Amino acid sequence: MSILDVSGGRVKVTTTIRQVAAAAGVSLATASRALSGSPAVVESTRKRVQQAADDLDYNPSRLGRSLVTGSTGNIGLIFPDISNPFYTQFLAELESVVAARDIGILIGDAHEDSHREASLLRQMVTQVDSLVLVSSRMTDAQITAAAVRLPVVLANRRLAPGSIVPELLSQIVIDVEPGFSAAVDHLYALGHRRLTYLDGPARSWSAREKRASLTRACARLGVDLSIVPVEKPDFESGRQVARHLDPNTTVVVAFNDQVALGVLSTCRDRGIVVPVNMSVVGCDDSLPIGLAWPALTTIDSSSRSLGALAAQAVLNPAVHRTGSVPTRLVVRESTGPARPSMV
Amino acid sequence: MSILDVSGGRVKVTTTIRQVAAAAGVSLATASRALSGSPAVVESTRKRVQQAADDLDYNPSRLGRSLVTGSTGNIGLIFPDISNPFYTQFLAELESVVAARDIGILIGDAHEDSHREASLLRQMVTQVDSLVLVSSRMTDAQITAAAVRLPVVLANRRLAPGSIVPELLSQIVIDVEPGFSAAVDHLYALGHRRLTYLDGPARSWSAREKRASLTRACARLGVDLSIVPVEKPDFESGRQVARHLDPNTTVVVAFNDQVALGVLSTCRDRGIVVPVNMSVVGCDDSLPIGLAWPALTTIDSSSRSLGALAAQAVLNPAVHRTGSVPTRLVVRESTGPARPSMV
DNA sequence: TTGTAAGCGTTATCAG
DNA sequence: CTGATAACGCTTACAA
Repeated sequence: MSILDVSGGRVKVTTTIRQVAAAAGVSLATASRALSGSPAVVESTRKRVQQAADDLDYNPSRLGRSLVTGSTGNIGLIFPDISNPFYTQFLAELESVVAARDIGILIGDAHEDSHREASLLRQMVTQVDSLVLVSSRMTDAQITAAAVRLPVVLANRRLAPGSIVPELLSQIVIDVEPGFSAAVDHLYALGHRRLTYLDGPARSWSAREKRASLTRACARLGVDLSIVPVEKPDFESGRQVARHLDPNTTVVVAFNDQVALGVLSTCRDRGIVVPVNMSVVGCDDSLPIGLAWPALTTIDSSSRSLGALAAQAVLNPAVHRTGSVPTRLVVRESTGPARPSMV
Repeated sequence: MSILDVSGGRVKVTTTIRQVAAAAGVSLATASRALSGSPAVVESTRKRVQQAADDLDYNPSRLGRSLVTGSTGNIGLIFPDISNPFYTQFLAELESVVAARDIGILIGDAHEDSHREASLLRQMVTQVDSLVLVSSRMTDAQITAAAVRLPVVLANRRLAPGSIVPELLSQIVIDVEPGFSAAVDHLYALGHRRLTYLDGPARSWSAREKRASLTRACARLGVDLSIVPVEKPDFESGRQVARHLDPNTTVVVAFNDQVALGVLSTCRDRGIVVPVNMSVVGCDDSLPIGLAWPALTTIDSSSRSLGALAAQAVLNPAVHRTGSVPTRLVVRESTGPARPSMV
């Protein structure tokens, strides 16, 4: 009694619970109960139904189930750029914990565009149980509106304090303050009195946070800070921007490790020796050890940890309303003392 | 007349097409037609319905729609390891083309495990229109079974020629032959007569392909080939394995660029100068230029191109039954002449 | 312990 | 052109 439906040269055989019930000689309801392990079904019939299901290679339709139960077993994940390892690692970590719970993951790449992000959100909202927005570029209002409809975990972004319903969503952030503060201390101790910051995306919350922390730390110690925008926070842009730096630059702090790597690459090309003639500090510690050469001094702000926290928030929205990943400075070989003439 | 459903402190407001219809004073059916742009509805009512939908912020449920139409608007994507840039880039490319068609993407990381892969497949099969299996570790039989149920695009893998229903699925592969052949020619011309290959995952089809191509090319020229297994095709494993190479090794060809980078890193640590004392060849060309130092001679086999082809196969399953991405050797600075004593 | 029937949100088939 | 009504596959009261 299988439904045969020829489409595109393919014979579509989908076993429904109806067929299982028929094969086992029970009603629809009993089949459903038996398969979902309800206690209100005697072992003998339960076996029989299971047998029929196995024989027919029955696979319950998530669609049908979702429609009636109101929960889909999927979560949605939206980030600004899947090519960026920061997000890939976040994703990898999140995946490994939610997949263990048999939860499906719908992903969307907003390409740094808030319109695209909103459109992805619309697409997902009817087929996921909750939504993880990573480094969202949408407005507070848009995010809040989404959070009214379904549980939202906001990662690497925090709503303005005045927001109306902060209780509705979880906010997981990286606390960049200690790391950036320590970085400036470190550079100051090495004798540096001025530094150049290669800034992140204009619309990014975390970019603003990093800039603010750095600005505070520099002000505190009287270090001269110049901020240079970078088109895209990736290796190539870092490489480009490094070519046009003020020739007197001796210290570069980068928005992330990718950009820092780009700077290292340009330095190598130009015979500028790191850390003798130039000190470089990255951020994220997203790179395997040994990839950067010389080894990169960086502000550890693991996106994996962020992913792990976000995963907890997804699984237990009631508890993990807020969380933050601490940062710390990891000193390696890309920072060195200021040359006497520069002090 | 909105359905209010308090759950977890959240007021769940979902507008259904029923409410839109009521608000516009038309029947369910008319509302559906109006919103889906059916010609069989007069402009005046059509406007009215649209207005009501906008007012109520109506967002059609993909679940309900899918159930009745039989198509979900989603595709599923399963690969062995999301941390691997090869797959990330594949994903990025695929995403950018299918997302433009407003198609959702469900991803699954099989963690190199065929059981996990099969389980992901079961989860997805009822909620996607077609499936992309990248570097699948499942058996031909399992893959074929899946292809009977729904359109499958097999990427970076090819079924054994004897397979019963090869017409049922699309197969997109990388043709490694020309690239590896050229690499051996190149090394031979530089005077090398022996080389070491750092092999990929045992269960991987593409790893077997690469090994076979290399073996053929070496046999053709009478080059001595020794094959060394690598635990995982990543930077760290490459770094490890390079530490335990035969000290006489002068040429290393790696399964992918990540492993090759690891080798470069170890060489740097040990003062082995590339390409003077050691020649290194990667595969994939997945790295931004400048990341590797010295610049890596590699076999270009772009995973982005693979993703683009897979995307076409997904969108047009009838036409793109098969496709292959050509490879070629890109000579940079990590390969050099054999030292006279070695010839 | 099992069966009947309602309904999740939508589209599609019929009549009108 | 529009409106009832029947699906789609499933779970879950409510009855038996």
